[in-house]
Amino acid sequence: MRPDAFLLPAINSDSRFIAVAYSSRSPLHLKHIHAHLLRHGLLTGSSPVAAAILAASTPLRCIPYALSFFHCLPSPPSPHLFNALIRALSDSFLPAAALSYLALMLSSGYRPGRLAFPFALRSAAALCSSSSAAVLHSSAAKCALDVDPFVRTSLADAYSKLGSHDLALKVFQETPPWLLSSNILLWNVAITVSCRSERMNHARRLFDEMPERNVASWNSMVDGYMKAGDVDIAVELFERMPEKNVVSWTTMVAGFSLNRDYERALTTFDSMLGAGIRANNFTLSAALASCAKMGALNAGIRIHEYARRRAFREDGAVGTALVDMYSKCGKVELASQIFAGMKERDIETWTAMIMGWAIHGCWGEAFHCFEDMKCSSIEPDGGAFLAILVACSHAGKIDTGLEIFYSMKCEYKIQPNIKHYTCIVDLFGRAGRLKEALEFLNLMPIEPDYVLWGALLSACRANKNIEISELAAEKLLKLKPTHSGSQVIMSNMYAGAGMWDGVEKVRASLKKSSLIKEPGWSYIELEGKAHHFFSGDLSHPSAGEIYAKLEELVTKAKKEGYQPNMEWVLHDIEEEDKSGSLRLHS
DNA sequence: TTCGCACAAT
Repeated sequence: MRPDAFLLPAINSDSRFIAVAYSSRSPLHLKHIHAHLLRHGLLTGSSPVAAAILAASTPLRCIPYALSFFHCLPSPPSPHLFNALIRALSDSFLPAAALSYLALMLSSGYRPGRLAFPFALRSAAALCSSSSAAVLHSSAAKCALDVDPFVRTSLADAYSKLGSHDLALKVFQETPPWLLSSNILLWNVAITVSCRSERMNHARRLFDEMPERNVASWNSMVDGYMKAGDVDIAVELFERMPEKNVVSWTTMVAGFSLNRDYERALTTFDSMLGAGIRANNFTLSAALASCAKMGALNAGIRIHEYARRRAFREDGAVGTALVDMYSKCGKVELASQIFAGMKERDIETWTAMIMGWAIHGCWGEAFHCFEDMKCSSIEPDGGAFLAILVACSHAGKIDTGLEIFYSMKCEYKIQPNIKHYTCIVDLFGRAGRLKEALEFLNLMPIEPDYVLWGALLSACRANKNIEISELAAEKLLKLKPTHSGSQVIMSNMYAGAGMWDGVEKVRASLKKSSLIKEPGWSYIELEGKAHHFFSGDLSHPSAGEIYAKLEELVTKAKKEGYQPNMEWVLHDIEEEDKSGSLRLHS
């Protein structure tokens, strides 16, 4: 494109150049303005147009150009230009450079103005550098700039992001009332900090006390209650909100999902679209995660279609959520197609794909994926190791699994957590090597939790090992007394081995503790509606037809040689009923 | 032109 096609004010007017710079849609536009200014000798290090070009480069994310622009100015850059560059860098992949340019600015004899601090603090937070934040805090205080509302808010925000909740609240509390009353954002930061440090009562007090609230104040509270598990209060606040934006809706979708109410997450997503609010990347990722968690393939496909219609890039969080959704809904090939089409993959994307192959028992694909990830210079983290270990345990690759597990500690310096250990116990257990599982468990440097004992117990059940299962069940029950499933397993194992006094003992203790085994359930998704089924459930309006069809299928299956495995059903039910309770569930 | 709230793998 020729530059003249879209710009070139006829007169030498800064304000028109500035307007054109801000309306630029690509770095190329900025370069044209740049060239024009150079050609006519209009560019200096202190011209407002120069600052505008740098400022306009921030949303275009062209850091290399911004840097070369800055360094090729015909005269020394003004503080204004330093600020613009620091801002662009603070929001980029090079936050450390923002701090370097702040230092350069100081050594050039400039004092950082009230504009430089917020950007520099944002960089410190992006770098996870508490020490930088502390240095910036004291320099701001020396320049008497820490009373500036923006600087104060940025300080509190940086401390909050760095996890220094108490320091963030201190900044808020030490703010004089006359500064506080007009600064909603500082209140909002204080609310967010209180929520993150699990002080909902404190957050609520601030929320009730603040002189004026905006939509973000409400969103923070709703999010806080959701994260604390207080779904009802979150819903109540959400309904009372005077104004809802896309963040409010996304918070609800993600909140329901976090609290395992996936159906409400999806109906909320639909209500949002119905209210005429457009979904963004955040919303789609949250909604897709709910589909993945409950295996709602059709809902997932619908959301995928929405994303395609609206030309969302299937990258980043949305791409990862799609890979995860298709994998968890049984469509690992589709997941793999999405994965292959993604241009940017981060550790989470790779992990979702490896886990997808792993849970489908595709060992070779999972392993190749793991190796490809390392080749594309992404260091595996704990999550990626967990995924490949799951692949090993599902495929019975004991030696490879152990090798990977030890390389994690020795080569990658990653401390395995309880989930990794559980995976190894599972690895031995599935292969029937229960003694080794137990030995491994006893040598673990961390305390086993009930999930781990549960994995061992399942392995014992599959391998009919009474001795170790007694130990596992005992430990499990001690750690999680409400876990009735382990008792039922024990009862069945005793019965299977003909140890009737064992059965009696478990029965007695079950009765005494009045534990009731939660019934297993499944659901099927039909035309966008989920239908739940419990074992022996007759509540569905079409129950008659459903069971007739089931009967027909089971008869057919029996003719083909199907024999229900009755070992795992409680043993005191009559034979006839036993096979019934198996097929009436799933 | 500067500050806040929501998302993806285990």
